[in-house]
Amino acid sequence: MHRLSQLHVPTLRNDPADAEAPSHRLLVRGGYARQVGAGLFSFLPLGWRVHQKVVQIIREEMNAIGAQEMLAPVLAPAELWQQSGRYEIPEVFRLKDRHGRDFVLSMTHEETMTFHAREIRSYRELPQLWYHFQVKGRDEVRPRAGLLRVREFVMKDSYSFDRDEEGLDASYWKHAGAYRRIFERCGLRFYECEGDVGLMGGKVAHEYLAPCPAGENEIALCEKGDYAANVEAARSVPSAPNFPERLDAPREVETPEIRTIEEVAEFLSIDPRATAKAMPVVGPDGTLVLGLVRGDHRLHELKMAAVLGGDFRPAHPEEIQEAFAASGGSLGPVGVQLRVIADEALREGQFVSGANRDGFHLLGVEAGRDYQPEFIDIREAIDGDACIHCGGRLTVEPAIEIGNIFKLGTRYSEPLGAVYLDESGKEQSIVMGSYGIGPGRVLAAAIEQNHDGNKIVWPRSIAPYEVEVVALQAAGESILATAEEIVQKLSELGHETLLDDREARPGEKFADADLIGAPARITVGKKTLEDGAVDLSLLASGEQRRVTADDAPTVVAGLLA
RNA sequence: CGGGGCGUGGCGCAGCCUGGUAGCGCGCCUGCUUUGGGAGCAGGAAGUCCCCGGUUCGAAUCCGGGCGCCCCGACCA
Repeated sequence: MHRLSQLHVPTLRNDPADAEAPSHRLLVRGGYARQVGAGLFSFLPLGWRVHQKVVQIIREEMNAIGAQEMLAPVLAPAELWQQSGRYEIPEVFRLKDRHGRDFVLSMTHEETMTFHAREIRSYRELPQLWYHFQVKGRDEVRPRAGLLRVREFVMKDSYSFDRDEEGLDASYWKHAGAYRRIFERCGLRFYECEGDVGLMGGKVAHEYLAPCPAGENEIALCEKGDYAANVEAARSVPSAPNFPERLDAPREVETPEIRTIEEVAEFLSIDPRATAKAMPVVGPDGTLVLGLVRGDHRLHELKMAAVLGGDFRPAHPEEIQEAFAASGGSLGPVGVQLRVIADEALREGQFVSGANRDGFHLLGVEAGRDYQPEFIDIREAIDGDACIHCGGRLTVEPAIEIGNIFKLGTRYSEPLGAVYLDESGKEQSIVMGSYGIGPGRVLAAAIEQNHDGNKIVWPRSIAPYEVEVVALQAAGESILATAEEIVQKLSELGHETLLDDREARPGEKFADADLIGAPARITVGKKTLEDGAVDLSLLASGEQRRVTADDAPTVVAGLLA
């Protein structure tokens, strides 16, 4: 019997000073987790119970698609990472042993799993699907928001090994199905989005994003529910501007001390969407390029970098002055001798832009007529855009990435030499996929999505306990005895139940019960026990009910069924 | 890496400007009284004031350097 009086559940009356995200605050206050250093957390017993529940759900669904659980070490010889070419990634923790040999604290396990895949000899042994739950280390630039971005965390990572693309495709979509079931079972609101392949290398990727205010990704969602994408990859139709009257040629107007789009729009009484924003940048080859997006849009850095063939930076004021003979707030595309990359949204219509003369703007600037740009999609999707499928309104919400799936192809098998012999005896590289889930993020996202002030409302599937029995006046023997009986019966009925048998005041017990967040609560106290009754409450619905102490276990079991 | 904030019993904070032997609330321990949403009284334990150096008769307080943590930005499996 789990008695709160004997468990290490250090709840706090106050919010910790260093926590802002709700999940961080509540995990610390509720005695689930403690911070050991920046981005380093211990799961205390209560938190580990939740973590293990998430892990078990993942395990069941992975096994259901035929994956085999194993365990690879956290440390890896640097050599493996040098072979794959990932040794130089800045996020990699590197270390040496006493002999001076170099090691890596694995941030994922592609290298190590591919190392094992080298023992595969024949097409007859394929496909294979391996996974483990293992600690990952990442030297993050900036850990933040409690468990949402940490430097060390447990990940379920699985790796598929197939003969060819077709096999990979099958393994990939098996994972997608398993992932949907996992996150549904964990009670999360989530979206499966096309993702960026990033540092992992590879071709196709989906990421699973759970909307929550503390998230660090942004997700574009269609109100009709038929489109969801990371803004990094989102496609959308911009809203239509209200254009002013058409002009036969650009007209210069004086705009003293007017720099920002908001100021321009207000000063000229025009729709901000009918303005163009000039963003001079310096590309990877050192040349100055003018990016041009609509006034209400934002330049998409990844898209722009793709166009320019590498990282770029905003031009310095001196560079701007030299190229435009004007300063930052007064720039435009007309008459400049630079490569001009204009967003697709500027193709049709006449826009207000800077005049390349401080204090002046141009009305009625028209692409094709007044300047000759390259049209490329270089903007971010924003709130109010329209869905490319149905035209429905898109909103942009913050979200946290809780899992992802990647088609790696031969990104790792080739450099590491994981090959098999096909039917004709020919050597082929194994075709791989990798698939990750962070149980800690799942747990944190569940809180982010299901909390209420000082309460955690756990989805039933991952709550640390299903039922908490609160024994008020625990010193009273009959009360405690009744509570223990109820706990005993609930356990026999197969429900994990926590007994609060501490000698504490009722207020404290209720407050802690709110933090522990068991879906069902039974309060045993003098007031009702005189009538042989106890109070039941369900956290999610707020439903309250008074039943006899004898009936309580079966009634609760019925409600939980 | 840039900007901002913070570091004082377990937790939350005051004290610092204007140097003088460390304080409040909560928690903790003991006793009594209490007990349906964080009790009352009495007694008690507990602090290298982040670290190092300097100034000074004297430093939590002033000066220099360092470290740590949080937030924003940059960056990002």
